[in-house]
Amino acid sequence: MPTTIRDVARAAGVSVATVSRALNGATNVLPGTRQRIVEAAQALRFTPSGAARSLITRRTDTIGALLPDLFGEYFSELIRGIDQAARARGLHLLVSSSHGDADEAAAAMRAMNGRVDGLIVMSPHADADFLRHNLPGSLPAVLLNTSATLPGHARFVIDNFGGARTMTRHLVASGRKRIAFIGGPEGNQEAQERLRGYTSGLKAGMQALVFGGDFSEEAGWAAGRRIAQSKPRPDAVFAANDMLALGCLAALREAGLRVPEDVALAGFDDIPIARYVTPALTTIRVPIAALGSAALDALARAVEAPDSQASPTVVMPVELVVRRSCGAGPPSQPQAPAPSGPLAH
Amino acid sequence: MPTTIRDVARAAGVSVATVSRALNGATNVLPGTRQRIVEAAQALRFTPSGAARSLITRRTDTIGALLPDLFGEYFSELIRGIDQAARARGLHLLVSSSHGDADEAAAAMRAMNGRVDGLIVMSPHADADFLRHNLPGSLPAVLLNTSATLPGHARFVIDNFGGARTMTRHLVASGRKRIAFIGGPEGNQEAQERLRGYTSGLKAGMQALVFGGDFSEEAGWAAGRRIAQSKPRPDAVFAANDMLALGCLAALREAGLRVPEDVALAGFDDIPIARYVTPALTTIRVPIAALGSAALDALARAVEAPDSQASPTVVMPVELVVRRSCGAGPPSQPQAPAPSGPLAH
DNA sequence: CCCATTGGTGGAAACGATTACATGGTTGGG
DNA sequence: CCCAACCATGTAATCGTTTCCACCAATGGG
Repeated sequence: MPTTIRDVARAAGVSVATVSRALNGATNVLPGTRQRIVEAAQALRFTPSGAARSLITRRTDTIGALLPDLFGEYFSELIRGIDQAARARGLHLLVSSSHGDADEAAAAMRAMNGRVDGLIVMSPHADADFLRHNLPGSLPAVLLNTSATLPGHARFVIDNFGGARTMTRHLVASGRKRIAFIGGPEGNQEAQERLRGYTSGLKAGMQALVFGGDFSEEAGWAAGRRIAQSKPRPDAVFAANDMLALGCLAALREAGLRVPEDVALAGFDDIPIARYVTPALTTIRVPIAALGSAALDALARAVEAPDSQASPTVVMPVELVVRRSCGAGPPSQPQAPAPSGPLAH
Repeated sequence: MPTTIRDVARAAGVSVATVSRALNGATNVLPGTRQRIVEAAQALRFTPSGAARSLITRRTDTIGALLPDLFGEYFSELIRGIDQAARARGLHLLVSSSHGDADEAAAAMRAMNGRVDGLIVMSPHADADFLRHNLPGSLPAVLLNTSATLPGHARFVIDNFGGARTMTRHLVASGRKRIAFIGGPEGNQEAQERLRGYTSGLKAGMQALVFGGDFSEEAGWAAGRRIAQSKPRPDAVFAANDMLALGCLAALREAGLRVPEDVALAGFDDIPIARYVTPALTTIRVPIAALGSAALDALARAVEAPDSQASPTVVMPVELVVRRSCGAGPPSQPQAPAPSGPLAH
């Protein structure tokens, strides 16, 4: 039912080949002919079928993103970074998210075959074996925050270890003696790295005080309650991410503790909320959007020059952001707005 | 280079037709034959080409989303809602965002032709004329928060007018006499509706005090300064969105005013941050994720039954959320965490 | 014993574009 | 004046699938 190139050809009184040439800007078309064709195409509201075109050109101008979930500020930022870089290159974005298990993820991956030129993979299921078995052979791909590395594929990771160590050292340097850590989900690679950074950052002789968590506000709240009651009480809490820290903050307050006077508090990620809570949250800024952009750029390069050597693992540096919640920051109020990006709705 | 159905056919010693049938679960294939084929397909890591398949089936199992921008919590939520509903139906999501001008948006729209089964359109450029000229004829589409309605296409809008009127009436009812309004961008449809709701909600005899804004934190801050200095000073500020309110809050504080004692403050959207600032922000909760899900569901239905009657405009109801910033809410601290969704990274 | 039916399989025509190659008219140089 | 080169255009092959139809063997009823 939709109008095809053949309809346009008939309307303009030429062959389909000429229509294709005219519409794709080939030079060898008589100006008059071209104009007739363009007019016919407009009159018929002709739009070439992407499927047909990419079948023959073997180009889709689309890259796929396999993500674990779309929830929260972390992924909002990531997608924004990817999208920005994609747009700059005229590429489209096919997203697929939240695959409960490895089979679902595999299915999603296979469904992308033939619809994308490359794949950005960030999935808890993406270990080396999974990728080896499910990555459609000849499809360029880059890995994001995975534990696995795959020969021939670039990999981008956040410096979780370094960031956590920096934060822990900062707390130590500011005189805190008993520093607790609220961890992330059990199997989570990033959480493990952050824990590793924490223990590595403690001064010799300091005890590691690790509380369980799962990156959620509730878990932070629960851990905060336990921390407030434990004796001797920690004088600092380093949460594996900002949401945990936020939950912990609420629990500490409910227990009547002052932050940062009684307990210093620090998070990880620097989500937008971190700036706004009172006291503002000391945290580690993670260049999430930059991570997305970098990944897309690397992928786009790989697509254009498939034989080129894939860069090995790239570690994205993180940055310590000191605010009021650990006692060393600038005064809390008044607070001027930070510059914000281009506007929402 | 990638393996095709022909390779599988050769390996299994059958014709491509039989391979296609076997792999797509047709009943009339001998069990033995089917097994040989499945094994060959696995051995060769065969994945059918989406492009080729959708060329002939006229189905892509993908829906496209044309969005103005991917920045901020608003769109993060919207995409999450869309993605959730899409996943439930086994559909993929092709997103395209940030089209500086109408031409770019048009190009993006045309590029989607043949790669999607339907379109969700939310774009500042999407007025009736634009859509009539650029929407590929036979492509189902739903409109989101557009001013234009298009015959035959469903349209979903947030009840901006009703929400703003409710909020204004709430401020009036709580005894505020001089209620200022910080507006959104000039041409923005949603901003206009909210302004309309504001004026409509004022009590007879009350003066409308409108300050310019553009939905950004900076603009809110600037407006807040002017409001703090104006005489007689307003005793309430209703900002057209939460980011404006946040900026305004900072400015009011810098001016030494107390919120809510001296000035009540209210926003619109209920972005996550609203709960966390001190004092917590009174606002209007808009069901953004639900908007996305509803849009996708409607679109999916339209795709499956193209001849069915498109529902007319659906207005998504909003909800007044009273917190501390307008003086009437529950005590600010301590605050228990709200349940959060499935976890981020 | 023959013929109609059934059911598995292969051949080939789609789908809608791009593009290598063929064609035929015009031009220009020797 | 003739032939080669050139240029605009048409013809047809191609991409990788699905699906209609033809085919053939086996089966079962008359």
